[in-house]
Amino acid sequence: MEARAPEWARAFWLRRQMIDHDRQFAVNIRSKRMSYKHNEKYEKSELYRIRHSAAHIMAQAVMEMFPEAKIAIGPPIENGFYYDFDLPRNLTPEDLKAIEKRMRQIIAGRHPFVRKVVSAEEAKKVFADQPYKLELIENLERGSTDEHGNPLDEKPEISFYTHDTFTDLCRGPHVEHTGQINPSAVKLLSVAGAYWRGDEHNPQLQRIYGTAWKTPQELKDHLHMLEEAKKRDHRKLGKELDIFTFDEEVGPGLPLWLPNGGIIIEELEKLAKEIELAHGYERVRTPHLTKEALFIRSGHLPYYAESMYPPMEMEGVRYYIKPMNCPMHHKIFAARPRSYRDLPLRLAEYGTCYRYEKSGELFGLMRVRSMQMNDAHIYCSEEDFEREFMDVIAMYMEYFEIFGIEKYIMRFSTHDKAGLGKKYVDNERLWLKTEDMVRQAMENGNVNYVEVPGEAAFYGPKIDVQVWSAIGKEFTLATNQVDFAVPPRFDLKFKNSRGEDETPLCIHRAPLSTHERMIGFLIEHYAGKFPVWLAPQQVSIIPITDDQNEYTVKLERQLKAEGVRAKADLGSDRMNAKIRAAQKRQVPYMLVVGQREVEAQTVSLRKRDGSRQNGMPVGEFIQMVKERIVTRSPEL
RNA sequence: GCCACCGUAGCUCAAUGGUAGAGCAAUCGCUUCGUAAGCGAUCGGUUGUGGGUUCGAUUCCCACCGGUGGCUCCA
Repeated sequence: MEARAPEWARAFWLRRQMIDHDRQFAVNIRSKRMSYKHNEKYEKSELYRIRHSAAHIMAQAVMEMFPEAKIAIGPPIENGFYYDFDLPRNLTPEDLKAIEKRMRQIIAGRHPFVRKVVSAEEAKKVFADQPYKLELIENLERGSTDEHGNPLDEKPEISFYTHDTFTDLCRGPHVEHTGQINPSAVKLLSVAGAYWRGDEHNPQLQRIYGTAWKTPQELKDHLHMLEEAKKRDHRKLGKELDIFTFDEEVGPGLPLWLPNGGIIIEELEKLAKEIELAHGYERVRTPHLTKEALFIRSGHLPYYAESMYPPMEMEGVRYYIKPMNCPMHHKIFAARPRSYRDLPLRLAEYGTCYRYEKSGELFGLMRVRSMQMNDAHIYCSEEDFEREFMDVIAMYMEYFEIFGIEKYIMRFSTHDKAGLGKKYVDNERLWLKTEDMVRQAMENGNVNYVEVPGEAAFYGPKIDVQVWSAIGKEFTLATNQVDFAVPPRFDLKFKNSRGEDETPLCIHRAPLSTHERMIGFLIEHYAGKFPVWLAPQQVSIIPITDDQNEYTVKLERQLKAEGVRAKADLGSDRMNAKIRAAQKRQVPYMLVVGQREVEAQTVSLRKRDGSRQNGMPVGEFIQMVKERIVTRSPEL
C-alpha cells in the first residue's frame, strides 16, 4: 500500500532550477521588497558602471544638441542602458547616429567622473530649470523613494556625478574616466516613448535605448544573439510552420489557427484532460455570453470593465462576452446545494474568453484578444486549501517536466496597500490571511518563489509562473490564484460536517496558460522543433523514384492506421528536395524508400537532426514512433 | 491607448515623380535520381485603404487600417 505522502512533495526537487541565471536575475528568494529584477552582483560589476556612465555621456550629447532639453532618468538595464528626455522635437534615426558619434568624441576625451555630495538646497539650485530632477530631489529629501520609485528605508545622500560639461543627480557608481569605455563597444539602438515615472497619466518622454559592453567583440556577440533570437520568434516561426495567422479583416489579436496549430491544440487538450482526470477534475462547458448582471455580481465590471468588449443589447438586456469563466463556474457550484462531501469540487474547462487588450499591448500569440484558457476552479474548505493549492503546483511540475521547461520564476503576487479599494477588493484582513496561507503552503512544500507586491488579482493573491519570450519579454505562463472575495458575492455555501453553512475558498488555476500563450511559448521553447507527440506532421515518406510510390502510399496508410501523422510525398521533386522541404518544416522523421527498402520491407530512417538508420524494419519503426508518442517523449 | 518607425506577388526582398521586377512557393511539362534546393515554361501585384498636391503618385502630404520597437497593461 502506498504511503499517502502528499502527491506534490516529489515535485520539489525543483529548488535549484527556479532561477534563470543566464538573465542575471537576482535570487532574493522571499525578500519582501526587492523586485527579482534587481541583481546585486550586476550592480557591482564593471559592466554596470560602464553602462551607467554611457547613459550620462549620451545625456551630455543630447544636451549639446538640445540645450533646452529636460532630462529625466538614465539607468543601466539588462544588456544596456537608457535615458529619458523631454525634447522640443521628436528624434530621428539620423539624430541617433549624430548622438552616437558625439558620444565617441566625449569618450575619447578621457574625462574623469567626479562625485560630489551636496545638500538638497544646493541640488535644487543646480537643477533649477530641470523639473524632473527637482521632483527626484524632493523625493530624495523626503526619503520616500529612489529614482526608480522604489521605497527606501533611510534617507539617502544626495550626490552629483560630473564628467566633462555634464552634471547629473546620481547615486553612481561610474567608471573613473570616460576613457574606460570602449567607444566601439557602445551602440544606440532605438527611440521609444516612455511615461515619466512609468505612469500613463504623466507626460511622455523620449527614451533612447543603448547597449554597451567591454569589448567590440562582446557587442558584436550581443547583436548576433539578438538576430538569433529573432529567428526563433514565434511570430516568424508560426508563419513559416503554418501554425497560425492573423488577418486584417478578422481583427488584431484574433488569431486564426491553421491545421497545424489545430493539431497542437488537440494534443495539448488531450494532455490536459488526462492529467486533470488523474487529479480529480470534472469537465464542464459554459456559454461565451452572459447577462450583465453576472459580471456585476462577480465584481468584474467595476474592476475589469476596461478589458471587456463593450456590451450588446437584446430586448432591453445587456450582454457581455466573457473575459473569464469563473462566474459561470460559480453558478455551476451554486446549481444545487453542496455538502462538504462534494468538496473539493474541481471544475475544468478550456473556456474561450475575449479581452479587449489595448492595441499596443498585443503581441503575436503571447498577448491576444481571443483566447482559450486551461481554466479550472477548485472549491474547497479552508482546511483543504493547502493540499489543493499545492496539488496545482504539483501539476505545474508535471507539465514542465514533460515540456522540459526549466527557465522560469515562481512569482508570489500579493496586494499592496495603495491598491486596496481600487485595484483590489478592500479587505486587508483577508488579504493578509490568504497571503499567509499561500506563503505557508509554499514554505511547507519547500518551493522557491519570489514575492512581488502589487501583482495580485483583484480577488486574491496568486502564484504566477514567469517566463520569457525569445526576444526577452516577460510573460505569465501558468497561474494559481486564491479567491476569497468572489464566493461570498455569489453567496456560495456548503454544509460542513457540523451541519453549518460555510463559504468555500476558490482556487483559479491555469497551469497550461491559454492555448495562445502556451503555443507561442512552446514554438520558441522548441525553436519550432516540436517533440514527436506535438509535431503537426510526424513522418514524411519519400520515395526515391516513382517505382516506390505504391510502397510509399502503403506505408502512409499503415502509419495512419496506427495513429501516426504521416504523409507520403509523391511530388515530382527529387528526393533531395523533398528531404529539404521536410527538414524546413521540422518533420521529426523522414522515411526514404528506394528499391532496396521495397524488397526488404524496410525503411531508411532519417531524423531531422540528420542522423540516419538504414534498413529499419517497418514494424520496428512503427513501434518506436508509437512509443515516443504515447510517452510524450522528448527524444527524437 | 501613447511615442517612434514600417507596409511592394503566398513568402523573402529590389526599383522609380512618367502606373513595378528577382528568388522561393504555386501550376504544367520534362527528369526517375540514395539523404538539405534537377531543368524549363506558366501564373501571380489597382504597390495596405481612402483622400490631397501634381500634367502625371506606387514614390510627396494628410487621415485611417495593420504590423514592429518601447511605455502603460496582462493569461
